[in-house]
This record gives sequence, C-alpha cells and structure tokens, in this order.
Amino acid sequence: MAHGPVPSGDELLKVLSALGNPHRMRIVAALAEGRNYVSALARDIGIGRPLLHMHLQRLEAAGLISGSLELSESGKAMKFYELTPFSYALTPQAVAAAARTLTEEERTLKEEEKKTPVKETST
Amino acid sequence: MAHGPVPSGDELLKVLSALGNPHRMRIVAALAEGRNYVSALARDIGIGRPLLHMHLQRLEAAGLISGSLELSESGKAMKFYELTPFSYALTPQAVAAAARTLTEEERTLKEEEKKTPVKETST
DNA sequence: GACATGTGTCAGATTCCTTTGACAGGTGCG
DNA sequence: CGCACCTGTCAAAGGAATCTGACACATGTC
Repeated sequence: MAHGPVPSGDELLKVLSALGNPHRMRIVAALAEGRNYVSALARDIGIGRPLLHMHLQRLEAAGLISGSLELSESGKAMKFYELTPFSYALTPQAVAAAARTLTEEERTLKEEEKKTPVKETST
Repeated sequence: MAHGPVPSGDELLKVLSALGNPHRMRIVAALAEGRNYVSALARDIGIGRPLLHMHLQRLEAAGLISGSLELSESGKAMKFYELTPFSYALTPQAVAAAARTLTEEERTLKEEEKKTPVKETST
C-alpha cells in the first residue's frame, strides 16, 4: 500500500469504481471483522457464490483484498479472503492529480496501436 | 467539509461511484484549475454538452461540485461550476463503517414492503 | 454410492450507465 | 432578421456491469 502520496490515475479509478458498489462495500465490511472463505462469506452477506466471486475478483484486482487457497484440517480446499490495509486520501487535488495521469480510453489507445506496429504481446 | 469523521453509507457510495469514472475525474481536474462554465468546459475536455451536463449533475448530486447560474456583463446566462472542498479518508475501517449504514437497495425494499409486511430480520 | 461441503466457470437475461443527435429556448450583435 | 453564443432536455442506441441458474470438479462422512 504505497499510495499514500499520489496514486496513479488508473489505480485510483480502479479503486473508486471497485468501492463504489453496495455489495462490495459490504464485502469489505464483512472482511473487516476477519478473514473468511467464499461460501461462508456468501452465506453471511446473502448473495450467490458466482456473484460474490465476481465482486471478490474486482476487489482483488483493485488491490483492496487478497485471497489465498488453503487446506482445512479435514483436507478440503477453501479460499480465504482478507482485506489489504489500504489508505487513500480523497480530495479535489488528489483526484485532479490522478486524473492527469489517466491512460484511460483504451479505445483511443487501440486506435493508436493500429497505426503503430505494436510488437505483439510476448506470447 | 461536513464529513470529516464518518460519512453515511449512501453518501460515501454516491461519492465513490461519482468519482469512479474517467470523465468525471477529468472534470474535477479541470475545475481544480478554477471555475468554468458548461460550454467552455465541454470544449476544454472534449465531450458533448449533453454528456457533460449529465456528469456534472452526478458530481453535484454527490456534493463534490456546485453550479450557479450567472449573467455575464453582456447579459447572457452562463452556468458556472466550481468544486467543493471535500475530503474523504478511504480506509477499510471507513468503508466498513459506512457499509453498515447502507440503505438496502431502495428499490428492492420498497417492492418487498408493498408485498410482504416485512417480517424478516430481528435475528 | 449417496450426500453435504467446499472450489470454480459458463451462458444468458437484465438492468444500469454512458453516449449521441436533435430539439427548444434565451441573449447580443451586425 | 440571421448568426453566434449561451442554456437546457429528450429519446434512442450502444455498451458495460450486474445477477442468476446450471454445470463440473474435489473431498470427507454415512
């Protein structure tokens, strides 16, 4: 969590859009009381597993939570999620600074790629 | 700045979803350099007036900016927008606290209320 | 083997958000 | 009056995000 000073535009955008959802806020709230595994978490919040799975991925992609697959003593595989101690200061200046580093509009980027020979993606 | 300590869930949700958009972040960035009126702002950012209008309303609804209709010396009506000095601390605890005060999907709630006399909860 | 628990993914339906173009005013100026 | 600038709103289209049900797989227990 090294974004105390100035997070990049894309990073902040990802965080904000990830947190700007009631279900995901509740997930964070649930994880704030301790780590938990998917099924129990789904039961706890009251949503389906597939849906929770999607929200968890979104939160993890934003770097707000992290999941680890562990084995219970009984031998069953269980994926535990816990939240990452993040900290963002939301002020006009911070948002403005981040906005200036936005590389958004991938569409525009792709347009550029069509012009520029984009040397394949390491595949 | 009336939300230093603990913003309500709905308020924080509105703020986060408002800021979680590249165009709106850019709008905040543009307004950070000073107040401006709609048409000029649209030209400045590079989007259409109707679209900008919608984003401005979203930001204003979240309490992040404020607009005032003024008259230029020539007599033309121009709507100036300027940003409000907001400040939110984005931490797991803050989000968790806000999430607990979240109003349940008003839509679903209303629907349920109309059908069933609400007999759940209280567990 | 049947059952309950855990994991994950998929396709499809839905709903929400975003975006655009056209429209309807208003004013001042040549 | 016609042009340029300002304001606002509307409906339709497009796309992205959300949500659901069904599926496949693994494990331990009865």
